[in-house]
Amino acid sequence: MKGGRLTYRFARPNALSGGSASGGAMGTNSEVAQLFREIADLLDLAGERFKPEAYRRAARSLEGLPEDLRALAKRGEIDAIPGIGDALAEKIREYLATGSIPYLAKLQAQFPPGLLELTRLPGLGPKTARRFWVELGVEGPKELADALAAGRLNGVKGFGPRKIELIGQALASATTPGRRLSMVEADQIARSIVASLRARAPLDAVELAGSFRRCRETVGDLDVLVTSREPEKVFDAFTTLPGLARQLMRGPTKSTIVLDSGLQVDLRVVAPEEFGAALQYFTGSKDHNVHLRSIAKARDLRINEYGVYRGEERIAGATEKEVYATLELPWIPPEIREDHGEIEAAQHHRVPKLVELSDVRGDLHVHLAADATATTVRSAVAGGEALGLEFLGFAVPADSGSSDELVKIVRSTPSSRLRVLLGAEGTPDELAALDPGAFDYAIATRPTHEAERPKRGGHPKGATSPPTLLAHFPPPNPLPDGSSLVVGPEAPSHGVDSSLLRQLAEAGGAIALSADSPDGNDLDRLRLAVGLARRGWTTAATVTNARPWAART
DNA sequence: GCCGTTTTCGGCCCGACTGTTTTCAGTCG
Repeated sequence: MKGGRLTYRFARPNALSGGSASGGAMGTNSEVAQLFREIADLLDLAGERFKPEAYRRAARSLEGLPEDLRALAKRGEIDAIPGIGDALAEKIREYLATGSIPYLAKLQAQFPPGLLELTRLPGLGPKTARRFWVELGVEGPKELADALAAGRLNGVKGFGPRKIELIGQALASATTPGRRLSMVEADQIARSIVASLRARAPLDAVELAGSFRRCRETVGDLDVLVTSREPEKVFDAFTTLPGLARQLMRGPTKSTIVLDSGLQVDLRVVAPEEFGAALQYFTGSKDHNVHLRSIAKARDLRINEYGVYRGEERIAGATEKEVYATLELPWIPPEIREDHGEIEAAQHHRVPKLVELSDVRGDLHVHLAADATATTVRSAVAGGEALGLEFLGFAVPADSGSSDELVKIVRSTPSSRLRVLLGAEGTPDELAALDPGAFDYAIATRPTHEAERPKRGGHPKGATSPPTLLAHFPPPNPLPDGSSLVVGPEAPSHGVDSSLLRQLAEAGGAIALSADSPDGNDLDRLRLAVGLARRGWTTAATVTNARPWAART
């Protein structure tokens, strides 16, 4: 069964699928991934050495799939998924057929359910949880709190006063688990951290690494990487940042804090000659790095966060480019470093040239509040000019009577440096009722009757000519001819994530990148939309607003 | 449990940090 492995091909034309009505990752895939993670945690408790990571690797792989497991199962391609072998393929098939995995139930029966909760407390892992259970009969957080209060932890080997104190803190803070932030939220926090550090400590290079740099749709923590001649001053500034809740650790090269928001932030100070290696290493993803290391190993090289080594000799490390070059790879854009085919593509020099912020010539989806004034619009236009945009389109509601005033304001706003455009946004019915000559373009939203009856493949009928832009979430499949899907920084919360964009890109679908900014205040957020698009392997060719306005039809 | 320019067995990333240790184990990323 194992011989002649199929190479899994991501996405297929016309597979822009659905199933994603509820926010991004396809339901089945993330369900199975979640179950695999639970199996991994239980296997940790059981003391297994390598199986847990195998299940976690499989879980990550499933979450990165652009296609639903059920569709893959139909084509018999389950065991072609990276990280899924015979055993896990069988468990997936069991789940698809019955809705459960017997192996998980079997593992669950071996441990009290509260034990897993214990391992989720910060600083408390499977080994400790298991010891508490075996030695103290502790079956969960509640029993642990009782044991702690009764002083039953005193005198347990390996548990001094400090550790007991930390366990108490962990139990107390257990009610506020850090949630993952959206890219928009993470971006704001990251920028303020960098600004604050720069203002208060002598920094040379500073970069955000981790999933933030990969522009993941959500971010669980932030990794700040810095070079500085005075690391201590940087750590001093870091551990006194505004909004700091507590410091988790501080060593000579690394410090970790938690902000009031619950967000964990890591800071590392590295030497300039190590900066590229550290940036590469901490940008990840884990699977991307594991894959790189296996390539390095085959060449008798070793990669870590300090550099690339041949024996004891460091042969690269100052820049990411030279790190990749030692593996005869071109530099790979951070947004696609997921081990989702980018390394193979790089080996064959087939990584597409991803869209860049400088490719974007305008934004066609600036919202205006009903009470927007001429000042509002002028200020938005000034923002667009400052960014060097060639055109800026305001989306005015097609339905409301108050739109007339907005139309007048937009039409009378002058700009010598960019073209001010007027778009009508509404359901196909509303757009059809408009005078076609009154607007420069149309933005179709989901018809109201369709919203009540979510159905894929809906084509806005009766729209004035084919709509230029589509603000349907989740988008219909396929996209209507001649339309472009509006993609803003908050698209992931509407089910438009990078894997959907990658399918769209491979199917040749067009998108329109937008800052999606109210009143045009934050046109700068365009770079977040660009990041999301890059993550979806999007090139400038499929970005409608990367072309001059005049070149549009 | 997965995987293979180390192929069907024998590996599986590894360093920083912490607390408790007298040299290390556990956790984390």
